[in-house]
Amino acid sequence: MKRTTIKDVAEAAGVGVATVSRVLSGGSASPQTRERVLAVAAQLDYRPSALGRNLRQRRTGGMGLLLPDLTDSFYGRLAEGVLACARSAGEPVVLGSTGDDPEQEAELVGMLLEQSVDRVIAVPVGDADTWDPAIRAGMTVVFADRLPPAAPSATSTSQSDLEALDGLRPARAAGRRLDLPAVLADDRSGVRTAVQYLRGLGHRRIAYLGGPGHARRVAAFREALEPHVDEDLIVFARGSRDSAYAAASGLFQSRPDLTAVLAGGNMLGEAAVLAARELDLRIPRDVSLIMYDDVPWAELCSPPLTVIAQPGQDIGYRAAELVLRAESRRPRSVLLPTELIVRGSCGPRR
Amino acid sequence: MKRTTIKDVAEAAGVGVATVSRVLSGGSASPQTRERVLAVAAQLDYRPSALGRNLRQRRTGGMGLLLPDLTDSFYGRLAEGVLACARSAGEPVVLGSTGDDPEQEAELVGMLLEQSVDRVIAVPVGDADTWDPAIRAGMTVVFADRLPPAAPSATSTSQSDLEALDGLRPARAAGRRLDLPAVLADDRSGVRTAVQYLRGLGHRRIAYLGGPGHARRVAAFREALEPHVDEDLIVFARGSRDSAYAAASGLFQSRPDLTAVLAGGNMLGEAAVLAARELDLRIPRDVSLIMYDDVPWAELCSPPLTVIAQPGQDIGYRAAELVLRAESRRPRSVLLPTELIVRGSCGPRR
DNA sequence: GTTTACCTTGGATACGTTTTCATGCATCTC
DNA sequence: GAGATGCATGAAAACGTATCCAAGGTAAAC
Repeated sequence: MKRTTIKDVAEAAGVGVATVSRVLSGGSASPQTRERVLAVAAQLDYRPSALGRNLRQRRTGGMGLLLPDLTDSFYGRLAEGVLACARSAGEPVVLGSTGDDPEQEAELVGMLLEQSVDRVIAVPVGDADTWDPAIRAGMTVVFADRLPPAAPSATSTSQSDLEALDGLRPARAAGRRLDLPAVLADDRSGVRTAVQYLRGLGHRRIAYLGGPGHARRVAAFREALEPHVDEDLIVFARGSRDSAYAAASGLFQSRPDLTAVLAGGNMLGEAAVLAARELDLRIPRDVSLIMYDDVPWAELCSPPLTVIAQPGQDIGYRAAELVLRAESRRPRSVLLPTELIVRGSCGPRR
Repeated sequence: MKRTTIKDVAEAAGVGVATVSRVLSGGSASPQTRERVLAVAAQLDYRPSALGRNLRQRRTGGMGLLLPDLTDSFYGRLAEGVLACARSAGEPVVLGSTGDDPEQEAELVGMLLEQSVDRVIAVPVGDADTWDPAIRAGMTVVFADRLPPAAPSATSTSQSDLEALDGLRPARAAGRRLDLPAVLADDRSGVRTAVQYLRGLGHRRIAYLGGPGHARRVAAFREALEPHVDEDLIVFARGSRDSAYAAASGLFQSRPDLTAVLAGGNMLGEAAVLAARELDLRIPRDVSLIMYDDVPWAELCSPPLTVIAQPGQDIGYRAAELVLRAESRRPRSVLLPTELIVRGSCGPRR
């Protein structure tokens, strides 16, 4: 069974293919031909093939979406936001999961390049250097939730970290400036609020339990704690659940004197609760916990978890908007507000 | 900046484009030409354009993935499984979220058709009738997690429901047989085990809290309860969290005599816990709860939730395998085992 | 030594669309 | 009325690839 092509429509309507194409893409045509073409197209149930169009225009429509892990419900929400925007624009979304691994990310970018998908929204893992080839190839990239870390060859990491903090000077690679648009949660404000809340409860030895891509949050954490930053209380896990658990458990064991933890993601929060339970640390009596990201189960946990809520779906939606409108407007970065939701996982310092 | 094409490679290597194409697609070629072509291709950093290939072959590579809701971590796991398989095959995945809405599903199928994506793995919402056009258009469809309900015009719904129970006679539409492959969890066994466990604890009035696409689970539930099925204890929610909460709350209020609930999904379980708490019903003292799907937070909940675990990731992976191998082998349906994980949310009947 | 068979190779074609360009016709301007 | 302006229209040329086919060459078979 052959697919009906634009040629079939043209023949059936007694016009040339060019006319059909024009009518269907909103070009100019006389009212009567337009009507006839539309009628015939509808009757033949004609759907233009994206293949032909893509080849002609040398670009695939739609956008790529690169996420670290769909198991993490925050990224699930982000994805739903992107999909919602894409759907209303009628554009397809090709999805890739990087597992927070720069190599896989690079591979996926390569795949998108091969597919001529020239619009990407990504939660980046790799260096600014990693992303440079994509940009040079003409991709429109919008980062979400994070910025790519400065390239390792950068002269002053802390410098660019601090600059990145405001979210408007996104990414500087060694010398070369990327300056790509991004949609981020306001980590500076979020972390500051959380830390101030904990300090108000009397906590002094506050730990940060972080994951990949938490450079901005950690910088904000340091800033909020100035000048009493205890580097040993800043701990990192890799992307996986196991690694998160190991990091949390290790933290509690190596520093039994800590009284509060800020977990930089919901998997990390989960790990902290689990590790604390395993070590017979009571929340919030022995240790207070604030978790990044408000997930539905935070309320079901016992005690219910105090969280920093981020608008995951909005982040996705806005990012998709940016990447779609990039042709017309030059996109500017967006900073979305966070909110501290106080539940029951923080108490006064013992 | 122009993209390097196969023509450039051919010229640089001093051969015809056909030869380059053959070398790169694994066709036959003499060792020396093969080597030269590969060297030149590597040096020019040539990547074949998927656009040209797709148009020529009149099909887009990769596969479509249609899920109800990425916010639900079960579907997140399923997606990760699909992505893992797709990645190892080097194939792109285009994602769509149906929101458990048949209309959106149909729209997304249309989009895939337009993109000439001829392989789809779907958690279906729409009728068998909905899927018929896709099949007729030559799509290779593999269902995951669910089967499409029988078309409304079917003469005997219960008949096809029962047949569908074994998971090997997937889908029957009115008269026309779909008979599409699917990867499913063994709901019959899962539900039976759960119900027997609850009955063993003395429960008699057991409710089922269901969602869209739970036909098979409900059928299994009825079967396990035979002959004492109380239809009022079978309640359905739509896909959303709000709807799940409303259904759970309504169930508890309308039937205060029930002593156990089987929640057919993790959002439904969440809703049940929340609703019970709101109504001052203690779990498991006042009401026992078994939740479908083992999510990480089930352990964090208080009490920890007894669950029926499904291998979400495996389901996705196997489905992707099936849809990719469909060309060579005619795919057969797969039934994966479930496991009852006993934690603390079930107690003896009061 | 001749025929046969096989392997390698490159030219040409087709995939379905958009877009450029030239043509024809009608309307407007002076 | 002659020229200019505008619009609708269709033929044709890309876009980058895979594949068909014919041609050439080499090795095997007799």
